Amino acid sequence: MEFKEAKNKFVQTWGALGSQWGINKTMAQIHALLMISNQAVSMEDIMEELQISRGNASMNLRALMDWGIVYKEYKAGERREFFTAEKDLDELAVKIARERSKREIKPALKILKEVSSIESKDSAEEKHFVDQTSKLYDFVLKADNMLDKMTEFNENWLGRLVLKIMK
Amino acid sequence: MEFKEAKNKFVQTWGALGSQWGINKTMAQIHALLMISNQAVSMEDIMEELQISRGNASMNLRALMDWGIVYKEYKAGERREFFTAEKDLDELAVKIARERSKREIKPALKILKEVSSIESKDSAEEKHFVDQTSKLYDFVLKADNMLDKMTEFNENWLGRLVLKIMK
DNA sequence: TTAAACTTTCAAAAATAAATGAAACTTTAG
DNA sequence: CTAAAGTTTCATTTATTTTTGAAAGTTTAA
Repeated sequence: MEFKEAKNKFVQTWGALGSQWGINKTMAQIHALLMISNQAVSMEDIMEELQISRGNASMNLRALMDWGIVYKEYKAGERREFFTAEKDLDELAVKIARERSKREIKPALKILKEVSSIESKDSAEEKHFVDQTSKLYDFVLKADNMLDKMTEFNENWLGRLVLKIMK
Repeated sequence: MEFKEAKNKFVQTWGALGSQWGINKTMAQIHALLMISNQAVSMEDIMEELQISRGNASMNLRALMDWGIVYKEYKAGERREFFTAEKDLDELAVKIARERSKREIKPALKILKEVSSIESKDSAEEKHFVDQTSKLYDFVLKADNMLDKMTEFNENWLGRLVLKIMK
């Protein structure tokens, strides 16, 4: 396999993986492209490589910057903007985890707390509902807090975590 | 908030969370419904509660059973089939993790290994590609193995994991 | 058997999500 | 200033995913 083919395969795979996890394909592809580029890339180049429109490129770059995993860069004497990806994988994972927690887990937790707090516990059915949703709340909260711990762990948290688990 | 409202809110929220994570809404909703039901539910009842077609119910129940998080049940003297969800959350998380690993992570790892093994490392660009994809391979492999460890941990792995991380 | 009760399948329709591209907007060099 | 270079926005179009529903398939009681 030659470089160009490998590069394409990687970008496509990353894109597919993204959509399976609820991240749009182009966003994941742009990120993939930036991850493996050794220098900042212009929007023009991204459009060209991925064969996408200017609007699409612009919106997804914006989204990636909102997630904090892609940065804008300015080159001296250049009018255009260039983009680079967060390349440190520990940092990348932490940022993605943080963002998904904020956008999806936290709001879900709020709802879980609400619905598990209903008053009436007359029937067995209602008791079971309260019991199950309470357990779910505890579980999700614990899992979410674990993600926060990852951040505190800092540098190479994954490696350290695996070590802890092993022993 | 009364029971019926809370129940509905929970099912809707679980459905929305599902689609954000690449699991189709109905599948997540059926699962939610079964999670909070204290007894096995017939397909007819699921269709009625969620206002969905027979085909939709059938296909998504099948998918949930393929994931190993919903079971068929037969009641004595009843022709119809009934369904129940895996209600143990540790078990649920492990099964979901296992399934996603098998379906998505493992195939992605295979590709990562492939593309990080290209021969030519002439240019700095190619060197960076090989370096970055290799690192990604290692990272994803480590994360995936961690999921396997969860299984070995068995009962209440999440609680124990949090304890380990804390200290 | 067979017919009623129930389930599955899958082509077509509907709903949803993503992409396009042209117009509006912003920035900067001259 | 202002015009050229570049970027963003968003209504419309396109692509993808999900849902429907009717036909085919299966099971079982009589």
